[in-house]
Amino acid sequence: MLQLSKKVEYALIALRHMAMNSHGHVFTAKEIAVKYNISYELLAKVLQKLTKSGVVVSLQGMHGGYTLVKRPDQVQISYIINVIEEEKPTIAECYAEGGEDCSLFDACTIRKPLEKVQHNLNLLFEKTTLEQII
Amino acid sequence: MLQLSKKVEYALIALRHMAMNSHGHVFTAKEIAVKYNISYELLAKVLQKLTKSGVVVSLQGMHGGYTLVKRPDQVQISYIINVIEEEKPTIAECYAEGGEDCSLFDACTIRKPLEKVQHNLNLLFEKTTLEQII
DNA sequence: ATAAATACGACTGATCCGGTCTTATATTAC
DNA sequence: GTAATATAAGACCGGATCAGTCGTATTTAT
Repeated sequence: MLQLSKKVEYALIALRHMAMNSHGHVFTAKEIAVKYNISYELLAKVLQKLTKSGVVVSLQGMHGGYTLVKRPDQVQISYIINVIEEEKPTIAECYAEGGEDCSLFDACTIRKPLEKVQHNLNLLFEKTTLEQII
Repeated sequence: MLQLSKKVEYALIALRHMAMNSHGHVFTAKEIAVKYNISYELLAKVLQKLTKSGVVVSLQGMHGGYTLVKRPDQVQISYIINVIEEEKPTIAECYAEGGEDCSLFDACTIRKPLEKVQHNLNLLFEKTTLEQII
């Protein structure tokens, strides 16, 4: 209930791992997976998404891997979630992309008042950056 | 992602409905279900949980139904979630009951720092009461 | 050429969740 | 005392989601 997905957790763990160590260092998906006892394949996919979104940069081939290229204080948790889930974190369908087709939409009486809660949740995830979890 | 369940939404809609109208009035599950286009059986189960937890009182038999018996400003959203889901709203397994057996638990490096986010989420749902959604 | 790494899509098994159905019980109206 | 109307509660089902796996292609250093 209300929980972040494993993928997001793995992203945060991996990014934290990179942020902890010297900038410019290259980490392989495998070494991170082993270190934290995580499914290698799943972590790899997560890192690929982070690559596409520009949070890390990947080097292919032997001696390849991933490097963090953003300052930890510039990486918001909300952004990570957005990248991995491909949608914003919302407390109800109606606040998401295309939320108008929630079955309740027309009769819904709590959408307006809960907007404030959604807004505060947004703020919470926006103000929390990678730096805070180092 | 991070969304409240339909059951919680239905609870909030129903409770709001009751809170809007005069105190002491008895509402049937059916009339609420019809009014908001909600599955009657599901709503009924939700109301039964709210009855067990003392938020509403039920009257069985003909002319029966449910009555709100708590002041709207005394009913926290966090409490409703807790009652309906039978667990606290958490952003990760480790913050829930028996969270120690998350597969990541020992190697997890983000539990401690994310505690603050979890705490803020708790505050958010605690400070939001039924009154705010009327 | 080979080894080691990322890239990416397809597949699977388990779990969860919204919704339904059925039966029992309580209360009122007649 | 029977019928009608309500709550109470448990079992069941189908679809969706998700964590995790597998297979294959591609890139690059040695």
